[in-house]
Amino acid sequence: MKKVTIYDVAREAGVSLATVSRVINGSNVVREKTKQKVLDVIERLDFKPNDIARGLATSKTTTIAIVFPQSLFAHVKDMIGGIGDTGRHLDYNINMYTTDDIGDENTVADVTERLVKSRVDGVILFNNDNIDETIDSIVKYNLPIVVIGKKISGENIGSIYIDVKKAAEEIVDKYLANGKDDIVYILPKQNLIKSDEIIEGIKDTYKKYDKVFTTNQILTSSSHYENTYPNFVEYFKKHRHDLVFCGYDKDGVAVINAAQENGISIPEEMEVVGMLNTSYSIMCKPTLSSMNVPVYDMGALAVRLLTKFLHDEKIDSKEIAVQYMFIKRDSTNE
Amino acid sequence: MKKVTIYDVAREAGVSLATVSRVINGSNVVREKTKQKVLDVIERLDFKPNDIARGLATSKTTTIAIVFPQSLFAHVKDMIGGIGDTGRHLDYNINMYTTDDIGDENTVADVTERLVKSRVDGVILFNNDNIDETIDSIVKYNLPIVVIGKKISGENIGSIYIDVKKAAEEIVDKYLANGKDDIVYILPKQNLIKSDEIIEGIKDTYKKYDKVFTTNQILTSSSHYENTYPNFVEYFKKHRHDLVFCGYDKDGVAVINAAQENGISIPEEMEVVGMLNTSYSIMCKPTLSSMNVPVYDMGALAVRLLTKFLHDEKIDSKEIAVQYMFIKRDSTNE
DNA sequence: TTGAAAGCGCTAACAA
DNA sequence: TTGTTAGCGCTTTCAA
Repeated sequence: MKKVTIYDVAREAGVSLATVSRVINGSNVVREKTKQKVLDVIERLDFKPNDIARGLATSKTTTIAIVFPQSLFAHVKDMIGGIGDTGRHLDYNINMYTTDDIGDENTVADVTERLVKSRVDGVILFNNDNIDETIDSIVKYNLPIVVIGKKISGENIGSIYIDVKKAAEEIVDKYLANGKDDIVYILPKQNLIKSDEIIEGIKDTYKKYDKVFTTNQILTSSSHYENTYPNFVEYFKKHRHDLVFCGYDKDGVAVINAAQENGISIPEEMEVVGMLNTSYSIMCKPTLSSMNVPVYDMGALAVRLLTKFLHDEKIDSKEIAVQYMFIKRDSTNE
Repeated sequence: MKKVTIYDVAREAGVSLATVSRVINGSNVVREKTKQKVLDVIERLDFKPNDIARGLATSKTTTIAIVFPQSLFAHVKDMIGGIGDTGRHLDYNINMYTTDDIGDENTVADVTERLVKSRVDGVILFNNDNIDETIDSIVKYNLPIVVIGKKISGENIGSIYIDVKKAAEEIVDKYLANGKDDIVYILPKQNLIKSDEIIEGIKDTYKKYDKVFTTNQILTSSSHYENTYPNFVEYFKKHRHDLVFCGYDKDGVAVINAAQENGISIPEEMEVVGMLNTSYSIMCKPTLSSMNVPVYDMGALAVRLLTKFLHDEKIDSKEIAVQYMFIKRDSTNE
């Protein structure tokens, strides 16, 4: 089955290439009758214009890339829905690049290479450890970039982010106001959410109450529940706190389960909050209070913003903050 | 910054286009000295060959598409890691298409349209309700297809699947052998895993023991825990069974929590097993026994098989079964 | 309102 | 071992 081209359509419709091209691109200079004739032939021949040829001719591919490290996948997944839908609505294809952190090769350079070769129109990046390096390597090819999860902007660079510092302040303040200052923060390995900003928010709030949040109030979690849970079981044999503030819901579940294992009742003796409000938070007992983040929207907004760069549309702000919301469940008193 | 092309390299290196082309394509007819000279210029000019132009010239894009409905995302996500990694290793780009089930538009046709236009070399499909329709609409354009989650094959069609029927038989047999025949199956809305095959397996096993598995032993779950859980809380006020066999882990957690809410002790009074062995299964108490499925591998194998179609490599079997394994945890006695 | 023709950046015969 | 040249399937001036 030979692929049908624009030539076939032109010949069959008795018009020139240019006319067919105008029709498929919705030009309004074509006479209605001619247009109809062409459209009929397109339909009859089942002609699908070749995006590749068009890409070569226009130097635009109408595809955008999303790139993220494997390790971030759990967080990224919820945004992909928004990205996919919005891409489709705006007529963009989505190219997915994962940067594997396992190999010893320089994956940032590798991915940049592929990105540039594939001539995507723009790229969406997810905040991660070497985000700056990644941005630097891409920006050289003046590809528009939108970063999800970190406030940043510049020539052809925008971002969608959450003000986690404020979110953290909001949470911690309630406790400090009541004199409950034995708070620990569970620092997750992943970092789509900027943990340093959370910590900053906590510190500031402590300061506000003339207290100080120290480094030993920060515990690092492994990325796997299988490891986190037994570690916490051990930990809570000797510790308990007013509040355990987890940078990621999954750790919150581990804390809840481990604490209860040690007979610590939640929320009476200890309170726990998580971040991201994933489905984990409703599946444990007691259910986990968590900070909700509109992940789908973040993906959608990222695509929208990127296309604004691509179409030279007016951009009100290159840094778009999305709203978080505290969801109170049973692991906290309020 | 003007994009540097193969012409620039040729001129700068004092050779012809063809020679540069040979170098970047790893042809071994080029004299080592010439090759080095060209390579130097490529390096110096930071030349990145334009995949689009190459695609037009070769009628190959070295990109494959993955398409899946939003509703399946939770299941698909774990396979994407394997797809991304393998794609990168084999030098293929991954194009992601989500079929939104919310809009009333015909998304199957829509996605097929984009797929064809973008001239991807092949496509990976995830089993779902209208998989047959999707296959039909794509196969017309003789694009190689690999389906994940359903045993199927044909000219240019292959699949990666799990023999869930056997898996189900294996689970259920243990109970029937001990006279425990009060078993219900929780049928999930999603269907990356073929529930009808599971049910078939259960039925066959019942038959083996001269018993019959009836339709009212099948309960349908909503896709959201928020709905599933309260429904089960209600359900287990009046019911209990020897075994609750869940088509998806998440439902297993709902069952465990809901049953305990009603004072049913697990696994003593009732046993529960899930499928897919997701991280949900280790986060509940008691932990959920589940059927493990190598999701990452399935993604990787899918890409590998697809590329075999694309390169006309020898294919031993177009239908590749992956191994499942029962993971015993605390929600079952054995 | 339409058509002719040049060009987008490569690959792949074919010739040298 | 290298170069010449004709495409690949479109878009886009420019002319008519």
